[in-house]
Amino acid sequence: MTRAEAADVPDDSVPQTPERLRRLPSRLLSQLTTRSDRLINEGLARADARKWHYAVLASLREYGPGSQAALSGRTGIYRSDMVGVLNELTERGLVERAPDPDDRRRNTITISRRGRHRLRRLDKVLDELHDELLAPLNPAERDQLVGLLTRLLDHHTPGRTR
Amino acid sequence: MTRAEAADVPDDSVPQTPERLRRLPSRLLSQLTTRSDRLINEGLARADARKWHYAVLASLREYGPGSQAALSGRTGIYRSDMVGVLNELTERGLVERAPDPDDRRRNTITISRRGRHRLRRLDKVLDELHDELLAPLNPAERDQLVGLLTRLLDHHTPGRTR
DNA sequence: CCTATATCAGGTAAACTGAAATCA
DNA sequence: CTGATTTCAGTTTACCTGATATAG
Repeated sequence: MTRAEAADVPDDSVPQTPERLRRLPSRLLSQLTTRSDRLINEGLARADARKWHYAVLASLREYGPGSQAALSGRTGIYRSDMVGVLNELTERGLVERAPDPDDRRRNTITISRRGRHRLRRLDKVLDELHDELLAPLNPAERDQLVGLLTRLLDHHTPGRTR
Repeated sequence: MTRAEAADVPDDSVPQTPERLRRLPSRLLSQLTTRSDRLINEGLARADARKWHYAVLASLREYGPGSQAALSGRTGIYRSDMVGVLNELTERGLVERAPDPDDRRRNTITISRRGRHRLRRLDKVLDELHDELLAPLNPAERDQLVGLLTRLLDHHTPGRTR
């Protein structure tokens, strides 16, 4: 058995930050996101909603009505998945789907009175959930985090013309 | 049609941060992680590896050999998924799986010579990929990000005794 | 003709659950 | 008997691809 093969202790022949694995940004991101998603999904489920519901409703509030393709761009939901989300939202009477008279390929999606009411409720739910998610950070640190994440996301998002 | 129902413009009856949707931390996290995971997965695939491969190899370097259950704890891979990962690693001759004489339920996983060599290669690949991932941030900002994410993850990780 | 829209039918991979067999 | 370990089988969900029908 050679010296190299006998190493059944941590190998530091290449000087390497200890805790490298634990500090790898890509791992931190994906592990934290797993927990964050679970927290948010469970919280929204208790309010009979999903995060896609919120994304669509909030985008309608912020940018006004739009076609399904437009909503896709705003929310990041795939065109192919948008159908199902809008079905759920129309079933609950939160949005209205009407054919666009100017372009008969399109549906124009509009938020309803109930939808706006619902959105305000979900705003509160999400505020509470984010308080739990970000509990260890003070307000300045939360802003820092949002700033850093936004810059990274923008850098990796193709065609951020909107 | 009431005034409220006529609103086909953005609704600001409840004063709300504009860009709320785009600045929601949970959304930033999951969208960025989607892109980060893709970047890392594709980069590792070009080197015939997966991120779980790296996690196992790096944990063996940092903490030494261990049972599959121990590796599960260190890497965050589920016990049920560890089997497949170790099959791939043993096929490639990067780790050795041997029954533990002290406790015959267990396998002891050891990194091989080829595994250590491979790990050093993957270290480099990951350094390059993280340079791409974190391109917009300077070194101090990268440390900031790691610090913030670590604190959040620790806060949401049950039983971080190790 | 080519392009855009909405819809539907899938495919892959990650995270997770449950249960069986083996052994302490 | 209880509990830990490895393994296998299967579910759920997010993300993504591709095809079709319809209309610009």
